[in-house]
Amino acid sequence: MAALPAPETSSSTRFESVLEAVRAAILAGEFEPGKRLHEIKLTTLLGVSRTPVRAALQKLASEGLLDYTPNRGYTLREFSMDEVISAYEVRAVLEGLAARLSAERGLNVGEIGTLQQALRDGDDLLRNGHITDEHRSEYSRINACFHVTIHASAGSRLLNDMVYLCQQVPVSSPRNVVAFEEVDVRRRHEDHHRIFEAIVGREPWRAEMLMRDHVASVKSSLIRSLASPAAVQAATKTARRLRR
Amino acid sequence: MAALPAPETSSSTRFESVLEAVRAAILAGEFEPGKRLHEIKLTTLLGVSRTPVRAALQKLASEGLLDYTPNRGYTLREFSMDEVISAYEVRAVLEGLAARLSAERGLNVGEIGTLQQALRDGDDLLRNGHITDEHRSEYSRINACFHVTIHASAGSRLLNDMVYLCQQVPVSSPRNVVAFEEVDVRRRHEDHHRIFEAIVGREPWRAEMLMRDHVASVKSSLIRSLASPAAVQAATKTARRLRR
DNA sequence: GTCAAAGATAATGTATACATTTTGTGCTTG
DNA sequence: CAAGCACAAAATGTATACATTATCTTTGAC
Repeated sequence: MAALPAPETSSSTRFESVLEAVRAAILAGEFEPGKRLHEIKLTTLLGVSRTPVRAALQKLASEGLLDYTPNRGYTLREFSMDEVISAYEVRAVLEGLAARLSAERGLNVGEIGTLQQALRDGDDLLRNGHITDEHRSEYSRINACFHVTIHASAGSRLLNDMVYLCQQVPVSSPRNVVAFEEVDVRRRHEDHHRIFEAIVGREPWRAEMLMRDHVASVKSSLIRSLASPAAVQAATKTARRLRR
Repeated sequence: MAALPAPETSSSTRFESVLEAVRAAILAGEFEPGKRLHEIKLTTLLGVSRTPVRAALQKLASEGLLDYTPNRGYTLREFSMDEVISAYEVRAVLEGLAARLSAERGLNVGEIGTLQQALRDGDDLLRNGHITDEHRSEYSRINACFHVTIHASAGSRLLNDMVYLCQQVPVSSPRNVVAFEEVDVRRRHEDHHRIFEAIVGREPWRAEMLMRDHVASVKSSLIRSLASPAAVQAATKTARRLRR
């Protein structure tokens, strides 16, 4: 097993450093699914005592990355493709609910501004004919901003936490980057415009259905790309997690 | 603050005993919302060291009952009525999704048998004219069995975990038992029949809508009973949590 | 009298020793 | 040779001492 990065990043407590280090190691594939993560091995790897290691493992278990059995420690969960797909199903209904609640409550001026800015930024980015990898990366940021703002405007912490949990589900496939065709990006950006319109127009049901289908379309892309491996782009180490 | 029950219940590790003891104390209202839960006070109350106490507090925080801030410990969350209501919204869409996935996958013979038994037991219970408190308690068990079976048949652990999280949201109101009129119980049992029919008949969309409305109706009951306090039954210490 | 800074107090963060449980190894036994 | 028991090794569970951080109190200056 390769040495883990030093935990002294920028966090205040060792627990947080260890948490991020172990999480990164898991997502980087440093551990085998189903295998145990021994506390002592991690302490020697990270140069800290068992106390923060135990806390970090417990947190990762609560996020769903590890399984815990009393007196037997933690094992790395393995995620089947079914579980990854159903994570998108869950996320679709949750984000749909967030859009509905947001439309019911109404957006405040700050949220409207943020969403409009995200829409404008996306428009500018997609104005040019061809989109490069930098464009994709930038759009990913814009996209996240758009969705996070809607989650927050729903006003439910439970809902926020659950969307976060969905995003913690790793993709088990070795080539785990969904192939985003340019046409897909453009279509999803159009979705954003309509979703914003529905929320601002206080149309809860329409907002929910649009958002649900918007998120579910990523699931469809995932299934399509897995069915035809030729369409799968080369996976990079830096993009291990699916964005919508 | 009253003394907590002794932790030596029947669990193997002290961590689990402490977890249940503190959880019970929280739900019994032994702590004030927004106030800190000091580790040392809990150690003296429970007669264990800080190690299992810390682990239990961390778990409770991951379940959403406590807030954690580094170097500042844990505080008891307070749940507004809005949060309680949106917890039911979340649960409605999640259980709706579970019913849809169940209808898509199809039930196995064991699941069909369990559900049919739950439906028959409910029929028998509601055959008599008037229902007593024991009937309500027994129906609660039957109801839980029905729902749990459907969650399991959906085949998504993430979904299961999230429904569990919804159920962990405590009700902040001092009178926290929803008034279940007899007519409500009968209507919900009828819902169960139709939901079962939709799942067995492999009608995913219908199953989802029926289940969603079924769970959402509890939210409506909650709002109704809060709007007219006269309709709120006397709350008992033994029924601190809302059942659907 | 109010505010601020410094010290005292108390809480959480961490390391480590010890207890308990699991797990692996090798021996015995049928 | 296989099965099972006993012991040994290692891992997790727990307690506790110490380190670090937050909080409270007191003291001083303005």
